[in-house]
Amino acid sequence: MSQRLPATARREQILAVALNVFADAGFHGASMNDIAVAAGVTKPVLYQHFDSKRDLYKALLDDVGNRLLEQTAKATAEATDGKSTTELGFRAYFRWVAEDHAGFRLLFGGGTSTDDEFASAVAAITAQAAAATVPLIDVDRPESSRRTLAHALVGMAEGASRRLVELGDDFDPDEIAEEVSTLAWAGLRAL
Amino acid sequence: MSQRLPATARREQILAVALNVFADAGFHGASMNDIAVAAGVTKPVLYQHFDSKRDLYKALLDDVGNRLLEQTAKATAEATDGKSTTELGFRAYFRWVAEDHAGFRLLFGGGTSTDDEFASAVAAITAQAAAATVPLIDVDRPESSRRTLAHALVGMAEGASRRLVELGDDFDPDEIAEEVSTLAWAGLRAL
DNA sequence: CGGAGCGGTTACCATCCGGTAACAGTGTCT
DNA sequence: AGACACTGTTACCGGATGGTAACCGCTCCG
Repeated sequence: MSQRLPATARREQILAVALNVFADAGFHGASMNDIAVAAGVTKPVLYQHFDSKRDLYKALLDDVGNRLLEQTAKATAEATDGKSTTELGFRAYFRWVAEDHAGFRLLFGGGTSTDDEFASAVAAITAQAAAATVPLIDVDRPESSRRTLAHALVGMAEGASRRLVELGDDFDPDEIAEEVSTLAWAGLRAL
Repeated sequence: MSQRLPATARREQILAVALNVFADAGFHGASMNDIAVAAGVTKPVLYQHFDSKRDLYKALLDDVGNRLLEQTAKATAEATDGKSTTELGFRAYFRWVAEDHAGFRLLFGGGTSTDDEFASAVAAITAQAAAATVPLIDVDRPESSRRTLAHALVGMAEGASRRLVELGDDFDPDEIAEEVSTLAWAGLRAL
């Protein structure tokens, strides 16, 4: 079937394939055999590159999460004031979603199961996103309140994205970002 | 062990126990045996009341989802204008979360897996919540845009709640609702 | 008393699936 | 050519778990 591949190339191919399979079926719904078949190899090959199913899944979670955080961090680095930070942050988020539907579904589609390790990996990602949002919120409030509001803002992006991804159609991330950030920024100024 | 119970009482006890077990461990993480033990009975008893594990889980999903939608619908029915609708809606939502952590985690905690049937049940609930939110959004926008923004608003409540539930501490739902609805309403007016 | 109805239990099956040992094909360097 | 390294396969094991058949025993009624 598939060509023989050097180890590093095979590893990346497996990661790419597994991302889609896991995104479709979830951690438990996808078997290692499913992934192997989708990659055009057999099960033991997977175990040459990853210690366990969990290990593979975790690697994906980390990869995808880091891509999200890096892209938003990079985008907001150029911002000067709160308003542009908000706009650039949302734009980066929605661009990421638009170009990596599978990644979004992996992280936020519900397949993460209630496994402690996976759940906290995802929680760590949203927590980091929220942490980046905290400074936008009126400093006159208690820290815990600001954090909760930050999670609410991150939830806006997640909620909107979930619908867009479920619809399946492509969408213009910049357009969505503009609307959502308008909504968010006006809210922030009102606090 | 546990008393002998009449059928209806046993059924409700099982639902109550299963809600907590599923909320903790997720659909796949919780075995029927786990639930039976937690209920103080043995496995076949579960099958006297529910056709299958899926059936039991689905019943919970529907119960919990309906409770959420009913409570918010009832609360917003008394509202006169957009602002009070927003406030009352968020208040009802956060009150529901505060008094049913397990229910929130069942629906939105990630345990729903990527199972099609379950996922669409949850999607239907958030879609209904969003549908109730759509009228609050500036009618000058295209329908799809309004729906996406509605999902963003629902996502605010979900995002904030997820953090609060993860913290584990009790919280004052009315206080949170006031902050979040301030944020949301100001945003809505700005559109 | 005795039997019918019902709530509950023991013991079991079948299947799926993560994980592994042993082996086989292919290219490369001497 | 032949030895070695590396990629990939076949065939299998063992544990977990959804689901079921058969049986037990209480309680209430005639």
